[in-house]
Amino acid sequence: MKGKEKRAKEAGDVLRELGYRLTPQRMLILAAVQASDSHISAEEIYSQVRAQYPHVNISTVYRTLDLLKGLSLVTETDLGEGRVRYHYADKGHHHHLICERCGAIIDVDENLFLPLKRTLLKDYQFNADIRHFAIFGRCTKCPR
Amino acid sequence: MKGKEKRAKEAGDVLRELGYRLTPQRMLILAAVQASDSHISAEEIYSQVRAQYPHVNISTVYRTLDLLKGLSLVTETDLGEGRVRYHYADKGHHHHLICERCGAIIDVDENLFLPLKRTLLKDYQFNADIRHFAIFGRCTKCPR
DNA sequence: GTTGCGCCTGCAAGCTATTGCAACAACCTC
DNA sequence: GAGGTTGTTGCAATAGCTTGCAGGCGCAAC
Ligand SMILES: [Mn+2]
Ligand SMILES: [Mn+2]
Ligand SMILES: [Zn+2]
Ligand SMILES: [Zn+2]
Repeated sequence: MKGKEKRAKEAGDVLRELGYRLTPQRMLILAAVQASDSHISAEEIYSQVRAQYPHVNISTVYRTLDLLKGLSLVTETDLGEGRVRYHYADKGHHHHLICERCGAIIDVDENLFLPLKRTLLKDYQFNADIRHFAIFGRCTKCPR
Repeated sequence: MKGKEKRAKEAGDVLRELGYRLTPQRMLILAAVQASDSHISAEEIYSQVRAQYPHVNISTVYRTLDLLKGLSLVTETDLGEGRVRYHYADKGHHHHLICERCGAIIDVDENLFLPLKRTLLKDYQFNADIRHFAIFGRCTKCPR
């Protein structure tokens, strides 16, 4: 069994163990997210899945992504391009700084937010789910 | 001149001074955002404006909000209800912690993010625009 | 007050994403 | 393997928001 198929199977087992049905649609959507080396959109997942399973509907893609999000198997982020992108959670967490002027995207490590997370837990009794943020602003190379 | 009209006029002057045209639509949209005591949606602004100016179109509301956002006259935030809400910037900045289980919304002061802002500027040369965040997670009263 | 430039708007079409519903099929039981 | 339960899906309608375009109107110049 190849690595990619093994990973897809494992995540599928997570669904099964939690009582969710393991449909061909779900397996293909999971595989598409896992196979993506970066951030993949619902439409991109849809066209990949449709190549192997033409009958599938885009609403199933959205519903499945919602399920996977709720189970913390994927993270979602809005990089400001008018559509949301998804990321397989096991591939590691990180955040993005997006310059509104020049469009540059700077990746930052997730532990940058640890102090904030701790403060929110200690002072506000709140467990913040900070795994894939997009923060807008201006890089210092851009004037004004 | 009443307070509300005065404020609307002042913000309008900002537009004029920057070379933007002061249309009735823009003045009414600005007034609606300023008059709101909390977070107002585009649809709510639209229906308020339409009461005085029936000819207006919803796309003008969105375009104007985009303009005001770019000029830092209003802030925008997505509280997870399927539509974005707006806030007059001069009324003060704050952030929201939203429990995904019970729906509770905890307001937090903006200076909670000052350490993070400083780190981003110092270590990543990035001026983060952190004025109206919504952070999702779980309040500690909610199990699991 | 009139004129003219060009920013702004209404309109309609389009895009991403969500939802109600009836049919379908995954999975458990026998 | 057959049958039944119920979670899941496809479909179509819908919601929120955006965009291209042609005409309208704010504003400055005279
Ligand atoms: Mn990412
Ligand atoms: Mn707020
Ligand atoms: Zn930049
Ligand atoms: Zn809660």
